[in-house]
Amino acid sequence: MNLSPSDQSVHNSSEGCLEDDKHGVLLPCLRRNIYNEPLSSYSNSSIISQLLRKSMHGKRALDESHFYLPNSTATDSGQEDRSSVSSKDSTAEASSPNCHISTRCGTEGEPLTPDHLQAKRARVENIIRVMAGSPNNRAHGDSERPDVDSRDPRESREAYRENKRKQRLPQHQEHSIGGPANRKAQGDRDETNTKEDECHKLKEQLHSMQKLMRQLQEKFLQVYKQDDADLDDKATGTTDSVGHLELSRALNDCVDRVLTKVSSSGLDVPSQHPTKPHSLEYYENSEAHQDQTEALSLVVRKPVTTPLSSVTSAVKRPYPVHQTPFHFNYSAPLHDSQILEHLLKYGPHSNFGALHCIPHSMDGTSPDSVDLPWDTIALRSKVTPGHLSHHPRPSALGTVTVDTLCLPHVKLECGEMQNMEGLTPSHLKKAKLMFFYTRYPSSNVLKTFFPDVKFNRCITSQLIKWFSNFREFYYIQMEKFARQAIVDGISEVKDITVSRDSELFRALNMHYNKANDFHVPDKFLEVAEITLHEFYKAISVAKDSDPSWKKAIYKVICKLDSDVPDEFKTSSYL
DNA sequence: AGGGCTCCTG
DNA sequence: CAGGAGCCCT
Repeated sequence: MNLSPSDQSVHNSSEGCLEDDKHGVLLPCLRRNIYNEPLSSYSNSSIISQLLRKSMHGKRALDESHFYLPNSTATDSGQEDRSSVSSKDSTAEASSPNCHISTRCGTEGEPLTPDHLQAKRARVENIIRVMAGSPNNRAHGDSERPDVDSRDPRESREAYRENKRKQRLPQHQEHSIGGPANRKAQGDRDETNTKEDECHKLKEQLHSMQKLMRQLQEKFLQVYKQDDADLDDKATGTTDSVGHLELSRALNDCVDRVLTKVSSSGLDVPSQHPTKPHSLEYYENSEAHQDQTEALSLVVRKPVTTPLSSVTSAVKRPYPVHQTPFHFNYSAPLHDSQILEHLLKYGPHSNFGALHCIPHSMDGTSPDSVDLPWDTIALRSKVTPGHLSHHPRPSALGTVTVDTLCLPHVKLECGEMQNMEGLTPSHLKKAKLMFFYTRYPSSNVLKTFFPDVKFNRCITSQLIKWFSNFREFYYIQMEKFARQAIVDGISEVKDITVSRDSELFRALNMHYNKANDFHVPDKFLEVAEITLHEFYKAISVAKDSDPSWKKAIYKVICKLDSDVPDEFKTSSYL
């Protein structure tokens, strides 16, 4: 059915709050949900009490179920509603005595439109507000839960603050609790005891959840405040944002379920679209409106195992702050209160078993993710595909592991070690001179002869790479001169020698001893001559047709290493 | 899986 | 000389 003007008014005002949220005023909206107006403003019994009364005294007239919530009540406005109430004017609303519980126009079966969501949210907010705040709550048989309304001073201050704030903000929580079910209650005068029991149970459940929700809200606010303090701490923000979302989601789900139960039980919760707290609605709307729910689930950002493509996409993700997308998959069985209690007990990051939180971005607080906390972005070019390929892409249900966050650090470490306390040009020169003695130094030899180097995998690899490069040049020269000898018509291996006057030696010396300030050991000349012979012989018999023909030569040469003089062990050798 | 090596490329 | 790919070995 069409919405009456007042409906639209209410809904629009609700959207106004969402708009606020979208501009970062999420917290005020949230606070208003929980702490809302002065509780004393609700002079009537709680909605639950009304519902129960109605259930127990089903024979009464429909008027009995009308509510008058002086300060903040508005009507969900059905056809019979009075003229629209300016939701922006809380004073007008507060003074309006015409806030009847009205029939909710044909909500059943209607698609879940944003308007419906707004209305739904408003209704739940109203319920929660009344339940949480009304001093009459206790007067209506809540004495068995004396702790329900116990609040600490801080909460009172918040409530006061929010009340002040609310006076300046549009009102959108004013919704009746009536609706189709209300009318049904009017016609259905034969309520059974079973239904009463159910009502009682629901009532208790709602009260219990109200308490839990209040605690959750407190936690939420605490975390939120911490966020403000740690705004620069991306990692912390990240974690807390997820926590926010988890809490909100759990809250949202619980409210949904309870209200659904209430609604389906025939009680006068008007809509089948249970209202949700603003914060929750905000997140949901954000997801829906941006059509990114699915895509986000694939962009789980965690461990240093994140593929480059994943990181890239995360960087481009246009999430506004506090809009961290995530999926909160909880399968049915868990009781609503259990979820809430679990959240309270173990925190939002605990494992629910059936409850999975799937953050879509590593640092939720920085949706752009352009400013990835760790040096991921800056070092991306240093992250080799090979490394990344070894890291499995996080699955939809997977969580980002710490590993993912570490790979860049490893690379960073390499770079830093190299530039700072790592290998220096002096080390390179020393390594070259060592090559005159050993072509295949072991890692232990390297560590022994570079005592001033703080070894790690990177340093070791780099040193090994150096000697690999030395060998490469060495063998290239050998092959070149061997071929030259063949071209020159040298037929006998014995005719090939390597002396300090040889072209080959000069080339090698120029490469490893450029300054020529080091006396190359004779042994090196011998090894060089042997190597040249090996190449000459191999090429002479056309062994070079075999792709791996050099391997045999390498095998011979590697055995010709000699000990490096102890003088090389001192770091001040050069 | 990781280290070490060769080979290729820049 | 470094980076990367690919191979082999352990």
